Amino acid sequence: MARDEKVGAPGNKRLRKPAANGVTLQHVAERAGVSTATVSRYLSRPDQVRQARRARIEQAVADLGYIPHGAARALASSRTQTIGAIVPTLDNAIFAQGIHAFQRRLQEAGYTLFIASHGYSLLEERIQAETLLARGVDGMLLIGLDHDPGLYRRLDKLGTPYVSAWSYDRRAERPCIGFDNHKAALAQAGHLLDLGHRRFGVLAGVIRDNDRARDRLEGVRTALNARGVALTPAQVQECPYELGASRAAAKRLLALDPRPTAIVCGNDVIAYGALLECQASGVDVPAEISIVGFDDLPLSEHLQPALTTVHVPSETMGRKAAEFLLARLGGEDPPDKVELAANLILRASTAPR
Amino acid sequence: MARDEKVGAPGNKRLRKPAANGVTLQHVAERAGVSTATVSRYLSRPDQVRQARRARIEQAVADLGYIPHGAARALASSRTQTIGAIVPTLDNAIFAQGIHAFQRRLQEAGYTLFIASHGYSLLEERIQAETLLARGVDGMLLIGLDHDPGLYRRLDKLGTPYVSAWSYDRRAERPCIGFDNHKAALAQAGHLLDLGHRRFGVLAGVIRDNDRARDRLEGVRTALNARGVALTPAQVQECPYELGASRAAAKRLLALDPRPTAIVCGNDVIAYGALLECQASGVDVPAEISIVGFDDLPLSEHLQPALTTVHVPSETMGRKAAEFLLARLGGEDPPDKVELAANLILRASTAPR
DNA sequence: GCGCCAATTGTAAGCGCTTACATTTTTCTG
DNA sequence: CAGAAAAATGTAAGCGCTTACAATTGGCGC
Repeated sequence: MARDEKVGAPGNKRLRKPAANGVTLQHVAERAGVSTATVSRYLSRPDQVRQARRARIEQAVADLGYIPHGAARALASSRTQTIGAIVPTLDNAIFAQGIHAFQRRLQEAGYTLFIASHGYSLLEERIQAETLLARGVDGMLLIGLDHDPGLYRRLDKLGTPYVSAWSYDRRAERPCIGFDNHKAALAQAGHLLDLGHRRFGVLAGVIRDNDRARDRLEGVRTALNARGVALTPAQVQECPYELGASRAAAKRLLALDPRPTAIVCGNDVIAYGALLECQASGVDVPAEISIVGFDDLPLSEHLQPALTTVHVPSETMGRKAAEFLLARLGGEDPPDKVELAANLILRASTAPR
Repeated sequence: MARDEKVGAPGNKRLRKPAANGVTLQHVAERAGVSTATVSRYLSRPDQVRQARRARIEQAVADLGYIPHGAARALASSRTQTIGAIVPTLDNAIFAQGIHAFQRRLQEAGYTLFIASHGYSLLEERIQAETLLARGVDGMLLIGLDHDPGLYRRLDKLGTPYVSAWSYDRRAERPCIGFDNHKAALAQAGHLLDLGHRRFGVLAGVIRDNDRARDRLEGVRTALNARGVALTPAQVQECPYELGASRAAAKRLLALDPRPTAIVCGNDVIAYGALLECQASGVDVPAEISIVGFDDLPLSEHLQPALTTVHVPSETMGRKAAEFLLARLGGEDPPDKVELAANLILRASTAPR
């Protein structure tokens, strides 16, 4: 067995980097003249340590520059004080705001956030989730309600709290904090119908593995059907979340004869593509074509014309999702379905037919 | 204390959640009829385990659904297989692409990424960094070269590899992989000068704690000075990375008499603000005013007029940064200053005076 | 001051895994 | 096939911390 292979000493053969920064709880305890248990308690529940010792420990911690060793803590306590979030993409702003609010709230409570992205692939999402779980996250945020069923089982089995954001479905069997995409899409289409439009084009996001895109498209269909407006396959274009693709899809819509007088978009980026394509083709918005988006990204209100779109309460959603997880981690049992409003904001990209 | 509030086993007094998922290395070892050491070796360097046992272990792992316990691993090995990245913001797309590439590369090598943001505050950055270090990240990515000096000391002391991206300075004393912001700004302004512009407006990003914004502004100043063009304080507006603010700043520029014929922007979002403000005020771009941006966000080429801007090689930067860290972690000593090109892309928002 | 109860502390057993070192097995030489 | 070197395995000591439980202390009423 090793005998004198302690750190500090030169000529040491160990190649592992000194844990954390070399100072351990033990050192602090010695310096403060108390047991490690007391220091540990001081760290997690200071009020359980008598004032006098508290001061001594405080001093020792400061003198030594002690930083608790996260892994050791996690191992001993089975809690990591980390939360994982898996979003479809980091490539654009939609989720950024919500995640940011989520993170802020968690941080206030002493949790750190692990962010991963899956590029709109449920399989990849599952893999990322396993990685996060192996890292021991205490809770998890997912986007939407479409997930690998095995993932839910896994989370339930582990007893790891989780919540979905960006979707709300009163019939959902899992906790979710979000808005009703179907209902919002009803409003999108309804607005255009009210303005007198009857020839539509729909630029949906990619439906596969994406309940939000699907619900939105369904909502539009439902709204139109209810007013006796049918949609041919050519009038519905599915396109990825990207400007080039959405412009191309919009172009196909503009080539239709008769040309649609209104385009409903699955999100704002797609709407930007539609808008830009119209401008490039010399089609006036909203005089000749009305366009409505979904997300209300920061740019939308500034565009020329400003985009009529559905405002998504990402900030609130992020905060509430964090609060839900924190409550669950605190042993509470908060309401696990929260619906937030996602209202249509009327701006200049839509006009009467 | 509570006593019988356990989940699984009845009558159990422990309240901690079963580590990972209940099955440990020990269980696998027993089932496979080998020692824990062998299983551990199988997990990290399978080729060191004889084929026959390998199969038995494989089977046991599969049967039991074993997942290694991250914290225990980290504690025992002093390696977490995680990397931390601290970016100024997640609120927009600039860093998203680079980080994404960074993450992809790390993932290939079995590392997981921790992302944090500091909202352009060096103090906050320091705090976030400490959190990540306490979590035991094996390496760290920073943006730019402006950082709390204590942070560098801390990293050096811990021996944690790190690298800065988005900036390149041949005189920098720390590893950096990026481009020369000053040089790129020279090109921005030079282009406008070449087109015959002499009355400028500058919309810089917030300089404080931000070497990139500062270098860009300096670059513009240098270029103009070299051609004998001076800048009054009113011609230089510093504004935060946000549309409302940049529109307001642009508005002040447009109100100047004589009005600038060209506006150099510290980044694309600011340029969008300028462009939108011009459109809103009925000032034609580029006929009456030329605008040049910096970043080349995806939207820039699609805008009407398409934005002349500096293309930032974020993808490459992210990948190279990851490779640098991986090399350092592998004990290599890769070149620690890498300059990438950031070229001006000429599009329709600039025209001869 | 004394006795009692509650508030504080200390003791020490792990948490699940890695790894140095010792031991056993295999493979190679001659 | 003996003997030595190489390869594979086992043994067991931690990694730094939390936390039951036991032991101590302090505060108070009389």
